[in-house]
Amino acid sequence: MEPLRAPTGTHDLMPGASARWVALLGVFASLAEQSGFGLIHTPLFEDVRLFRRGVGTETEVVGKEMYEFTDRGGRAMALRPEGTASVVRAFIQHHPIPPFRAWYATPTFRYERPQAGRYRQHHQVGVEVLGVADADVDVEVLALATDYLQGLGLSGYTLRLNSLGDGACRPQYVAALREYLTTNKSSLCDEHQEKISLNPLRILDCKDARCKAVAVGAPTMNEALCDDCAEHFARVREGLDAQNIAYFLDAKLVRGLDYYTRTTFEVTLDLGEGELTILGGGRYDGLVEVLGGAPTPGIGFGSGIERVLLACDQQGVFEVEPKTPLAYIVDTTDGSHARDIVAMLRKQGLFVERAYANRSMKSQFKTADRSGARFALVVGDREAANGTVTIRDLRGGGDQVVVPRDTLFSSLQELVAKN
RNA sequence: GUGGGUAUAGCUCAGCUGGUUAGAGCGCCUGGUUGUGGUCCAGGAGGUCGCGGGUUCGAACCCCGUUACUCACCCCA
Repeated sequence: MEPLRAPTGTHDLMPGASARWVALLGVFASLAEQSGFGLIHTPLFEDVRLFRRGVGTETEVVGKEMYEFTDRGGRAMALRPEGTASVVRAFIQHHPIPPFRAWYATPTFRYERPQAGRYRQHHQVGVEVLGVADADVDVEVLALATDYLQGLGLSGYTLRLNSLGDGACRPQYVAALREYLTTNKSSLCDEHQEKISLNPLRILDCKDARCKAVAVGAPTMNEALCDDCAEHFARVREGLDAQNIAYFLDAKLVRGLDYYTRTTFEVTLDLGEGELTILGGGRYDGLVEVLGGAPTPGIGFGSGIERVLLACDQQGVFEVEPKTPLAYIVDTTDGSHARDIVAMLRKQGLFVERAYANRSMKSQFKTADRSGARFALVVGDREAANGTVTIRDLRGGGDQVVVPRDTLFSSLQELVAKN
């Protein structure tokens, strides 16, 4: 039989390496919580219609990459391909009092060919705010995004900002764009010559040189914004300026999910060859209604944990070492002392480890050293007979003191306090 | 879906134009007498050379297929 392994495009996060994830989630959670967001957990799988309607059938994410299955009851289900739709569904289902602010950390699933920074199961942290149309909340969300990236120590990224308009002005713009593209149809790349009617906005985002050339002369959404959208966008930019949050106005910025309106953004990082998007989001004022709720504005972002850590690697920041034990118990009698001392010190709140299986003192010391522990606590025949423990400092010069077993905890505290 | 690269010990990799018992470093285990780690020394365990065919007297090495990993395109976090 073939050896079993993690499915293509998925990875095991092993102890040791996971210390960095724990730290990252800590940074994100504390920033989100202090901005009034509470953790939300929704099911990893949902009725497939949620994503079809919410994210859009024409999108790659839903049309080509979704993990769909039929459950034993014959229901059509799908693994979550992105974070927002489920949160909105939960909002509609539970009627929380707006403004509703939730943060999440979740796996997301897309059936793609894996490569650097792209997986079939990847993980995102993100936030959503529902029930506030005020542009100031856009600024709050953007500030949280940049605070998060900065909090990890990242720099040199670009916040790309655009407004996609709303129901009042976008249809007219799309019509104008479609007309322009149709005029220049023969200059587009092969694929997009066919797709003009489907989603003309995407063509602006195409990397083909021919499409890029056509895009240069295309009408921009920014010029076509209605008064309300223009005012909203101006207020957002004003807020960003007030907080010295740098951004780059990118009239060609289009996102891969259909629900976005007005403020739309991405954070990208130059990797020498090509760019990596590490965070993306925006406003989706029509989504709640599309999913069957009362008209409610919303905004949020998601950020890929793997990609963010890739960026951290590249910049040499946010290196997190696993915690090491304060003490490691070496017991050359029958292990009973190690058993009892470990239990006692852990109850006191200390991180302590021990050796097992009655190995030689030499090998127990070796594992003690490798564990990174500050102290070795030795119980051999002498200590066992006298009711004492020998404390050896493994990080300094190897100083040893013998202390009564009863006062072990306070003796350790004194030693720690000394330096 | 398309294209490139790689596949040898737990990890990182050697293995010359095909030649006999497949190696190194790190890691792991044991020991270097009388209770002590980090350095050093000695010994040891551990490999169907991804898998299946083929060529050959002989294949880790050459050919075909296949799978996996990886990188890029598309798209995206």
